[in-house]
Amino acid sequence: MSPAASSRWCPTPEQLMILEEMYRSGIRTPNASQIQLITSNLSAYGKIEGKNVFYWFQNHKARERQKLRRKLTKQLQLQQQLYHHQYQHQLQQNLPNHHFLHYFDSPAASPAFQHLSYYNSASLFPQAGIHEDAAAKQVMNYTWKFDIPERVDMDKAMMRMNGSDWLVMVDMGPPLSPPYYSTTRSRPPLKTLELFPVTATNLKEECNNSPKPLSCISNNATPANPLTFP
Amino acid sequence: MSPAASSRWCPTPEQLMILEEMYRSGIRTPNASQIQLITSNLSAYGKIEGKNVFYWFQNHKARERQKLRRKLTKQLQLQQQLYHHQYQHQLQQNLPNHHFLHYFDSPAASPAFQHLSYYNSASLFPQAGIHEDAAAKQVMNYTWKFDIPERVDMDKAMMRMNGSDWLVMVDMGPPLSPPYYSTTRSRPPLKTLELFPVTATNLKEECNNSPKPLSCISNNATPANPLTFP
DNA sequence: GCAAATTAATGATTTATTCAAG
DNA sequence: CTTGAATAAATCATTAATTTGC
Repeated sequence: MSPAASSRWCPTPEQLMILEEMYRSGIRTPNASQIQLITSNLSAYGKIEGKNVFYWFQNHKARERQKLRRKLTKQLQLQQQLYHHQYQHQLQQNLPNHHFLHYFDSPAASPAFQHLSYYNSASLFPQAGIHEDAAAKQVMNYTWKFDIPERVDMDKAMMRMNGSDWLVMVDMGPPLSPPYYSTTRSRPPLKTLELFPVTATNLKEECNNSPKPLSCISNNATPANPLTFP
Repeated sequence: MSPAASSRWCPTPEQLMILEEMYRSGIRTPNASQIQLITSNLSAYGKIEGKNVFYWFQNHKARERQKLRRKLTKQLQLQQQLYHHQYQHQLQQNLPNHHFLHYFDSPAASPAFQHLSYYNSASLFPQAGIHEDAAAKQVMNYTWKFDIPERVDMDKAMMRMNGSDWLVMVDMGPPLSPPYYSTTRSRPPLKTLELFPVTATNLKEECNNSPKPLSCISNNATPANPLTFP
């Protein structure tokens, strides 16, 4: 029988690697054309669809942001602990509170990020090689297929819309002869695609324990899933 | 010159009427095929695309829900006012507090909805003629075009997916000869489509003023948008 | 070792927010 | 102010890791 065709896409290591490489290179929200390209390239390494690529970037972006947020709030907590400790110390010794932030490795980790506004907190994290640019809002149309209306950010490779019609044709190649370039298609060898400014890394972390900064450090050291109901 | 092709869809009255009719008839989240059908039918009354239909239902559903929520919370507030007034009164007169809810016109308007849980608040509002059924979760795939994977809820009218390919072709007709049935296409005459169970009306209203129920009654009697910042 | 039971990751959907045209 | 469009957040759901008892 067929391998029951897993109900969801399971990226191959190569696919994953390439996707992550692209992400690292700055791609965050590929537009329809880009998704097409990426998909067709990745299809050399296994079954894949445009929506998989779309979702992957969506999820990856969101979860990276999430990780960052968590890290930040944790740092904030530590910081505040430190601060308070140091403060106490200073109270006792009357020392100036210079540079007590050297612990942190990121320029973003500053006490100023107490209440990160939901939006418009752009370019907070000038991480090496990644240009987070809030201005270029890269309005694209995932949601509605390759019905690219007028804005075409990329060289409109691979297809053209004509008028009010939709016509989308993506040949993924047969699921059988998958790996390592079927060489039959005109398939540009994935030159990292075009880089482009991406939307900003907006931050907002909910401190699950308490809004009060210091009491935020909980004592549940176990990484247990908080959502499981026995 | 061309009429600059308005950057967004502007539904004609007929289109709007039909859409609202469909909504009233219970359609909430039409699947790809249904969207196709609806679109192609509505295109008889003016320029329209699938995404317009999609967005319209999306937005309309959300905003109806929103209206309901607002109405509900307002009723809750009134209720609590009433309750407290009555309560005071009862304290003074020692009366039993029977049926003080007759004011409200909806079975949903009961004090039990103090803290509507985010999810699973299904079938709270058996509004006449509309079947809100949480169970039928109508998992569909808007987001990714007419790339209907396997679940086909409707008679797969109008097109067929084959294998791993996408092939979507929607002829909207040239923008010039639009209205009133071009008769060239096989276009079923819109027999209200198939009705189907839709996702539940989930409720969650943020009381912008305060989480405390009673202090929630603001003095802005105007139905102004609570999100506008002057 | 291994298979059921848990837990963690992450693909896929749905809902809420936000932007901005008109 | 209304609402079409777009994006982000929250959630659901399935798969992979991992643990646990045998």
